[in-house]
Amino acid sequence: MPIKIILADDHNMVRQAISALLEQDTVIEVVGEAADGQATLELVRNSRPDVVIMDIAMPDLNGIETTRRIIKEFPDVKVIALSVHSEKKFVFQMFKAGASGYLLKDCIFEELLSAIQVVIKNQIYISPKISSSVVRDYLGQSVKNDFNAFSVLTNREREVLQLLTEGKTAKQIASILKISVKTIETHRKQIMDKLNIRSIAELTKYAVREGLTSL
Amino acid sequence: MPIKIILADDHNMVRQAISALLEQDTVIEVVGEAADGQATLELVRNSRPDVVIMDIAMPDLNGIETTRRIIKEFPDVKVIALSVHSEKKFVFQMFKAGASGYLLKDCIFEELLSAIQVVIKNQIYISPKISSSVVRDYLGQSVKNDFNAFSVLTNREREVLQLLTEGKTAKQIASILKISVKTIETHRKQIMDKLNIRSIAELTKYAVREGLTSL
DNA sequence: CCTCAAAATCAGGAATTCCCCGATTGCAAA
DNA sequence: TTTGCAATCGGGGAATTCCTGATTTTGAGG
Repeated sequence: MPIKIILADDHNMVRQAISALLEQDTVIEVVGEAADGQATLELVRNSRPDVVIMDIAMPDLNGIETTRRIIKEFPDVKVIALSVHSEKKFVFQMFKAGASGYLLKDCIFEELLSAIQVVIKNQIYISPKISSSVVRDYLGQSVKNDFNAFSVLTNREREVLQLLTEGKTAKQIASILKISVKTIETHRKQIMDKLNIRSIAELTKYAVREGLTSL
Repeated sequence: MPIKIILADDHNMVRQAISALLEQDTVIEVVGEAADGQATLELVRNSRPDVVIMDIAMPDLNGIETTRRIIKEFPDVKVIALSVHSEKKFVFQMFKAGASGYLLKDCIFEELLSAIQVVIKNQIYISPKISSSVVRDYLGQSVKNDFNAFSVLTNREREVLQLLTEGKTAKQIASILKISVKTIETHRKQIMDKLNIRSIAELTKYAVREGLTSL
């Protein structure tokens, strides 16, 4: 029985190339690809993969939030983060969201194959390139004192923040999330109050710094 | 005689995956890979490729500068930019540096094969995903201008843009500049029209990229 | 000095958002 | 059970933005 894999990455060519390489491995079957968080969720619901390989930076719903939701619905699905970011913030949040592995796009491809083999055995895979910093943080002071988007904001608020900083209006977001404009406005106000920010401009800068959106 | 290709991209896995896909094409031979600009230059000197596929974001020496140097030394080498950026600034600078093609990582892989075929015939390849904006800019603004905030926008517009992206409201800006709120609104609209941007969020990202404001 | 185009200024009115209030539901921890 | 938090929604007035204009200022070239 082959290992069923879903690839989530917003860059078509990268996805296609990695997919092609993965399929050269006879025990691996790529059952789906997605370019954003929502599409990934749908795919997971439909194809029930063993492993999801997930980029962190994606439009609409980022990789961390998407992982959180996948794990909530399907705790047995293994998520491997594949990112360009080595900052502890991302690593930490990704594992907290329920990921089973984390490696950098800078790694060699064979490492991805190793990671897949590791996670389907219910083990955790951390790329050597980042494990050192993870351990350093683990030994050092805890991450709980940091005041960032992932600790002060709720899931829904982060989601709304990401869409806001992608240039969407409250109306558009309401339509995307299929809830009332009023709710979005409440979230927006709540976000600004929590962060003590009063403009979309500064909110955008904040989101960029926190990696919730990209330039 | 196969087409000799060099791949330059700072992400190992992406490089490896695209390389593997390229090699499936029988007329293509990947003769080298590099993770930064200097290494790319060395590789070009040693292996004299027909085509270099170049990511823009690379450590040490970015793709634009690397392209400039390659073309200076070897005017016959074709450089195809492969980037995540669709902004005109990068497209323009890349072609100015001597590139023969430009496509996005968001494109499908087959487009890369097409681009290679096109550039070895001494023609220029522009991905459809960006050609529209290139043409619009070409028809719009005059040729003397580079594609950046300092040429497209007037002094006053740049001033307003900076204040906007620092989180100031139109009202506050009007008060600072001692002119009518209506005038600021007109400037804001003019700025957005020129840049083809429709939200403060994206405007802020633009200003950060252009160095008009900082995170 | 005159002209012309671009830059900078401003307004009216409609559409939308912002802002300050309050309210309900569900859920989980205390 | 009570408390608290997350998520949802609404009213209604103030404020801002959006769209479509127009006028004045300025600077370069004939």
